[in-house]
Amino acid sequence: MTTEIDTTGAEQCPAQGLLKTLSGKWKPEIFRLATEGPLRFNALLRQLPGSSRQSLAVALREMEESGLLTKTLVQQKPLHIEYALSARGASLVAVFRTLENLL
Amino acid sequence: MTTEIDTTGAEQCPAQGLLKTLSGKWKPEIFRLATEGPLRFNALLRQLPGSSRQSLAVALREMEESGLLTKTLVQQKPLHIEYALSARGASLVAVFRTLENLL
DNA sequence: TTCGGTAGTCATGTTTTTTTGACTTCTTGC
DNA sequence: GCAAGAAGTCAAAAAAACATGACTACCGAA
Repeated sequence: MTTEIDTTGAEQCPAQGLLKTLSGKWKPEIFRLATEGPLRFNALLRQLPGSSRQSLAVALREMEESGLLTKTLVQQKPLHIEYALSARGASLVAVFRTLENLL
Repeated sequence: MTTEIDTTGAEQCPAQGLLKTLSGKWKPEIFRLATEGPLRFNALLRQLPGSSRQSLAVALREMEESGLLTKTLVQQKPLHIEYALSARGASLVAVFRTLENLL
């Protein structure tokens, strides 16, 4: 591994970045499910047959890092974590609705 | 190869399909370049260092199949093929501009 | 007729992404 | 204390995406 500097990230337009944050086998579906309500890890794993813990963990982490989802520890009965759409994520929903009208 | 039916494409919303048609290493950049004018295969290959004939050929074919680009044989001097934004592709540009304002 | 440019295809190998299965940590209920 | 469910991590294997290099076919100019 030759510590090289990555010059490939010379983004030409902001939309490129967004496409990356929604690229991958499960992210689009995770995003859509998030529009319907908060998500929990194990439930998501069951809702997405064929997926794996690993890829969901990575996808959720990256979507949180990119500001699409928020991760919250819910101080309730079985003490769990909730992934929910952030404000930024919610604003994307509106854009996607526009998209659907266009085709 | 056991001719199985692919049930994984049970698209939940149109945006999913769009994300797929713009997923991959080169499609976003191809799309952006297409907004600046018609594209030609070999020129594109030169404009995208690190890409390959194979992956560009596949990307262009898929983008044409999904209705983002049009493929035209230009009856001129060196008789060549032009890939250009379709009407649908152009309408997407507007959506992406909206997106850029949102972040 | 051979050369250079057009736009690809094909087989192979490498790189990246994803899945699989085992293991971890914390908390609650019994 | 011990099992079960919460949310993961890790290494290894399998699958998918991508690159490389050789090859095809067509056209026009020298």
